[in-house]
Amino acid sequence: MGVGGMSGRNPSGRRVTEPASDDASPPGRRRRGRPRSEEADRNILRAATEVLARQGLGGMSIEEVATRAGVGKATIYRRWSSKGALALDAFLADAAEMLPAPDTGSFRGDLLHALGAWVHSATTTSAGTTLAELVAEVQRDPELAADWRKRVVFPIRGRYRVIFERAVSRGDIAADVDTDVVLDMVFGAGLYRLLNRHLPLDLDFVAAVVELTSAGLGVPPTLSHGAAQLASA
Amino acid sequence: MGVGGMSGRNPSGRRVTEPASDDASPPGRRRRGRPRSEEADRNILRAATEVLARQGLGGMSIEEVATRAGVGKATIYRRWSSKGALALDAFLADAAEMLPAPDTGSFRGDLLHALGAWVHSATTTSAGTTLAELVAEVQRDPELAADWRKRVVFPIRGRYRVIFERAVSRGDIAADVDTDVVLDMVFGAGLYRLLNRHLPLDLDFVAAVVELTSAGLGVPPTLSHGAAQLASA
Amino acid sequence: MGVGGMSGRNPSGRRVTEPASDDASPPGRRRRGRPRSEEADRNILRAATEVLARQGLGGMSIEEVATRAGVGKATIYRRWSSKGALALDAFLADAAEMLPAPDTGSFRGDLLHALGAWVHSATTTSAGTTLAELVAEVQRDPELAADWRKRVVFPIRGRYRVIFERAVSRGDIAADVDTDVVLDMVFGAGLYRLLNRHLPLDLDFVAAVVELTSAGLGVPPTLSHGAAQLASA
Amino acid sequence: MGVGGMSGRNPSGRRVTEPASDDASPPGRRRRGRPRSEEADRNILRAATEVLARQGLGGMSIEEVATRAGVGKATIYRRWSSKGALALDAFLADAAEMLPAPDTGSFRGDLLHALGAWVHSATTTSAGTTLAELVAEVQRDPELAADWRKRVVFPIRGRYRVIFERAVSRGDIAADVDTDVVLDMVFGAGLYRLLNRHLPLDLDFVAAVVELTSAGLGVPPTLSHGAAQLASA
DNA sequence: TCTTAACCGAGACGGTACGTCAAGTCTTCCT
DNA sequence: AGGAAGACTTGACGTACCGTCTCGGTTAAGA
Repeated sequence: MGVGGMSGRNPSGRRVTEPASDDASPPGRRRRGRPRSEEADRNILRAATEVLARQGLGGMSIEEVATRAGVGKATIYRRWSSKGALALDAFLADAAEMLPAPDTGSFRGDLLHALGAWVHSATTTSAGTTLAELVAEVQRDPELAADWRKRVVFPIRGRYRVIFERAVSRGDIAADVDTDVVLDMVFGAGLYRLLNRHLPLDLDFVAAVVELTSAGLGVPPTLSHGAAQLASA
Repeated sequence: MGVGGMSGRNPSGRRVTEPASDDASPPGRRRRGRPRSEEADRNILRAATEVLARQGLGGMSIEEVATRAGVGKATIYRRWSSKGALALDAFLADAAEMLPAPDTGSFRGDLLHALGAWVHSATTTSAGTTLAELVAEVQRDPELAADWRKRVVFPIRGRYRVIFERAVSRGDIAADVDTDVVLDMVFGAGLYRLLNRHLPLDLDFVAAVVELTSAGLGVPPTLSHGAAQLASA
Repeated sequence: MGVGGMSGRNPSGRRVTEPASDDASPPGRRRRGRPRSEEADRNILRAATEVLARQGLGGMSIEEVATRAGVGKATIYRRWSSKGALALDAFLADAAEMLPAPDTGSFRGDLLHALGAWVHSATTTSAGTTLAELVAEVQRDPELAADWRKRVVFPIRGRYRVIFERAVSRGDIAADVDTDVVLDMVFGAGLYRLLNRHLPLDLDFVAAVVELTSAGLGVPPTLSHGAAQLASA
Repeated sequence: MGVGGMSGRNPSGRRVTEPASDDASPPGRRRRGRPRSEEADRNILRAATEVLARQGLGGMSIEEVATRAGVGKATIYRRWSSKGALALDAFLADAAEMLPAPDTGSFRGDLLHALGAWVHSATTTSAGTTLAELVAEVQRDPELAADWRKRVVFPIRGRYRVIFERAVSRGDIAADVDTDVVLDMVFGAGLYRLLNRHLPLDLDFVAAVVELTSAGLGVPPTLSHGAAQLASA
C-alpha cells in the first residue's frame, strides 16, 4: 500500500482554485488552444471527493478517479501534479464549513464553538481521516507542503484569530497573548486525539480544553453555558 | 529498551504483543524445525531503519528492505504482517530515547525537559517525518492502530504521567487535574507544529507551552531556570 | 514527378487519386472559404520525410510531424486519413528516382541498370527500411493497400515493362514471356535480401540475378559490359 | 520443435536463441528460486497466436495477450523483451509445417512442392500477413533481426538447400549453381506477390516460377506431373 | 462592404497501451 | 521447517499518442 511518492509533475502544474491570475495581459485575454473544460474540473473533484471519503487517500487511485469522473487520466495530470495535490483540492472544497468562528459573546463560548465544530466535523465525517493522510502526504512532498500551509493552515488560523481579537477588545485576555501558541495547543490537542484515538474526542474533552486554556489566559469565568448552546446546535 | 517495555514479536507469527504462550511446555522447549534466525531479525530491522530514515515510509519498499537485509521477502512477511507493522518496530527501536521524564525538581522543569527532548528528537532526526507517516498509516489499518496505541501512545503517556504525580505530591497542582487533556494539549501542540511546519518548533515555543500550561494549572512560578538548563544539555 | 504521375489529393478530402468530380464547375473555379495552405502541405511532407528517414514509420508520430511542420494536427488529418497515407506520400516524393529504366542497348544491360539502381537506393538511403514498413502497414489497411498498388506497384511495373518490350523488338526474348513473373522474380529477389538481410545486397547479387534471368529467358550472351557501366554511374 | 530447432528462451533472460547452454553444470541442475511456470509459457504463446491470427501484429497488445493467457504483464516481459520477440516465437510455433521439402524425384517436382506448400500456407492462413508484419518489425529492431535470421531465415534456407543437393546428385543442375540467388528469386517472387497482392498467388504462378527457374538452370524437362500431384494433395 | 465558409495553430478532450514497480503469495532447493 | 531466491497475479503508476473537438483568428468568395 503506501501513499507513494510523487515524481513527474506536468509542466504547468496549475492550482485549481483561481482561474488565471498569471496573465499580465489585458483582461479577457484567453490562452491559446482549446480551453480547459470546467465540467471536467467539477467531475474530477466530485469523483475525488467520493473516493477519498470512501477509501481514504491511500486507497484512492488516479485511475479510479478518472474512470468515475468519465475523464482521461491525462486530463487529471494536466491539472494536478500529484495525488496529494488533487486530494488537497477535494478536501478544501469540503473543509470550508469546518471552521466557523462566530461571536458568542464570550471567549469561552467562542472557543467552545470553534473547537466543538472542528471536533464534530472530524468525528462525524471522513474529514478526520483525510486530514491525517493529507498531513502525512505533506511530509514527503515539499511542494504540497507549501500549498498546505498557504491554503489550509494559514487561512484556518487567520479565521480563528478573530476570537482572540474579540477577547482582547472585551478585556478578557491580555493584548500580548501569544495567539499562535494557544491555537497550537487547542487544535493540537484535538488533532492529537483524532490521530491517536487513545481517548474519546467528545464535548467533555472540548470543555476541558477550553477551561484549561481560559484558566491559563486568566479569562474570568462566564455564566453562560456554552456547552449547552453547542450541544443544541 | 523500547518504549513499551516489550517488544519483539513472539515466535508464532506476526503478533506484536507477547511471545510465550503457544506452548505450555517447559521453558527452553524449542519448536520443531529450524528455528527463526535472530540474525535475520536484526538485519531486517537495521535495514528497515536505514531505509525509513533515508526515504520515509512512503519510499520504503519491502523489496528493498529484503535486499539490503540479505533476506527473502517471505522471511519478512513471516514476521510482520505489513509494511506498517515493520515500520512501527523499526521506529520503536529508535524512539526510546525520545522520551525522558526525569525529576528536575519542579513541574515547569519536568515539562520543559520532556517537551524539549521530544522537540529535539523531532527536529534533528528523521523521527518527526516517520512519526507523521506512521500516524497516517495507522488511520487506514485498524490492526496497526491497535498496536500503535498499545505500544506507542499508552507507554508514552504512562511515562509522562509521573510528572503530574510528582507535581501533585509537591503540592504544585491539584490532585484532580485531567492529566490526559493536559498531555494532549502539550504534546498535541508540538505535533501540530511538527506536522504543519507553519511556525518554528524551538525552545521559545516549548517555554511558551510550558508557561501557559502551568498558568492554566495554577502552578506557582519557579525561580529555577529550566530553559537555561535544557539549552545547556 | 512522382512515380504514379500522381498525385495531389483533391481539395475535397483525403482521396489520393484525382480530384475532379466533386464540382462540375469550370476549371479554376474556387471553393468558398479559405483555401488550403500549400505551404502547410509542403511543410508537412518535408517534416514527415525527415521523421521517416530518421525514425522509420514505427517511430513516426503525427504529433511530432505536426510540431516540426509548425502545423496543427487537424491540418494533417484534413489531408491524410492515416499515418500510412501520409508516409506513402512522403515516400513517393523521394522514391521517384529509384526507378530508371533507360535503354542500354541490351536486355542484360537494361535489367542490370534497373535492378542496380533499385539496389543502390535501397541500400544507401532509408528507402529500404521505409519500404518494408510501408509494406507491412499495407497489410493491415486495405484502403492504403489499394493506394499502394495504384500509386506504387503498378507504376513501377509499368515503367519496367518497357525493358521487355525493347527486348522483344530486339528479338532477344520471345513475345509470350510472362513479364509479370519475371519482374516478380527479379525484384522479389531484391526485396527478399533487403528485408531479411541474410546476404549482401550488392552488385554481385545483381549480376547473378540478371544472368539467371537471362538464361531462363534464353537471351543470347552480350558483349557489353553492363556491370562496369553501372559501377561507374 | 519449430523451424529453428527452437525454442525455449534460456533461463537467463529474454534471449531467444538457445535453451540452456549457459550451465556447464551437471544436467538436472536447477536454478535457485521458483522456476518459471511452463504453463504460463504455453498459455502466453497460445494467447499470442490467437491474437496474432485474429488481429495481426499491429493489433496485438501485450495487455490483451496477458489477459487472455490469464497472466500478469510482468510475466510476459520477464520472458520476452518486446512484442516482436513474442510474436516471433508465436509465429515459429505455427510456421513449421509451412516448409516441407520432400524428395519428389525431380528438381521441378521438388521446387513445385516446396513453393506450392509455401504459397498454400501464405494464402490460406494468417501466416502471410503475420510474416509481413514481422518482417517490418525486424527492420526497426536489430536484436529481433538477429533472431529472425538465426531462427527463421537460415533454417528455412537450409531446409530447402537439399533440393539443390539432390538435383546436383541427379545430374540435373551444375554443382556450382548459386543456390542462394536461386532461392532468393523463387521465394522472393512469392513474397513479392504476397506483400503487394498485385497479382494472384496461385498454382499457375508457382508453375511459371518453377519453369523459369528450371530453364535458367538448364534442368532437362520432366515427364512427371508435379503440378497435378500437388493440386491433388 | 458584409457575410459566410473553410481554413489555420494551439491545445484540451476521452481513450488505449505502454513498460515499470511493488504489493503480498507461492514454489523450488538447500540447510 | 525455516531460509534465500525468485517466480507468481494484481493493479496502479505516469507517459505518449491516438483521432476528435473547440477555441480565437484569418482568408477569400459570394451577396
